[in-house]
Amino acid sequence: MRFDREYFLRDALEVGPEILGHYLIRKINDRTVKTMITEVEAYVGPEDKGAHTYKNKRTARTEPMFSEGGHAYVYLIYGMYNCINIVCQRKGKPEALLLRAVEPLNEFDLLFDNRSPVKNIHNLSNGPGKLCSALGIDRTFSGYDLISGKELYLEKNENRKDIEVVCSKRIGIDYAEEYKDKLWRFYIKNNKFISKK
DNA sequence: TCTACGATTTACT
DNA sequence: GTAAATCGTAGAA
Repeated sequence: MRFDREYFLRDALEVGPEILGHYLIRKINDRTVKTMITEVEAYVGPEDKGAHTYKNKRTARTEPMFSEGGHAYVYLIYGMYNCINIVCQRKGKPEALLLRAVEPLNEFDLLFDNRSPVKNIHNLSNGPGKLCSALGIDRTFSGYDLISGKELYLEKNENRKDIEVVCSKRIGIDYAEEYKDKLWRFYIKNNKFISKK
C-alpha cells in the first residue's frame, strides 16, 4: 500500500519518527529491491543553519526542496556520493528528511554488486552515500515523486508495530552553530543497520 | 571564469 | 587515530 500525499504535507520533525520502519522500494529492470527505513535526519529550512535551504536559499539544486512533500531531493556530496531526502511540507516550504540508513530485505546479490568489494551485509546501506550507491540512486532522481513513482517509491509497512525511536544529534554539520546540537536525527532502537559515530 | 568546499566514505598510519 | 578521494555547486571576481 502506497502513502497518501497528505502524509508528507507535515513538519519533517513530525514525519521523521513515523516514517521509520516503512519501506523504500527500488525497481531495477525486473528486480524489486525492498528496504526498510531505519535512520533519518530532519532538515528544517529556512531557519535551520544546517540545511541547504537556510534562509530560503533557492537554487537549481535545492529546487525540489520547495516542491510538494513526497518528492525526492538528491544531491551530490564531496564530489562523489549521492544523498537522498524525502521532501516534506506543502509547496514552497523547504523541509526534508535525509535518509541515512536502510535495512536491506531482499536482492542481496544486487546490492553487494553495487557496493563491491563490500563483504559485510551490515555495511551495505548504513550511511546516506552507501544506501544511494547500493540502490543505484543518483541525481537524476532529484524531484522524483516517491508516492506515484515506478522505479523508486515509498510503501507502508502494514505490520509496523510500535517502534522504539532514538533521538540524537545530527551528523556532519559542525558548521551549523546552535542548530548542530538539535536532536533531529531519528533511528530505530537496537537496529543493526544504523550509521554509527 | 575562478575558487573554495561539502548533510561522506574509505584507505591508510 | 588521520587524510585522501573527487567534482558539482555557489558565490565571488
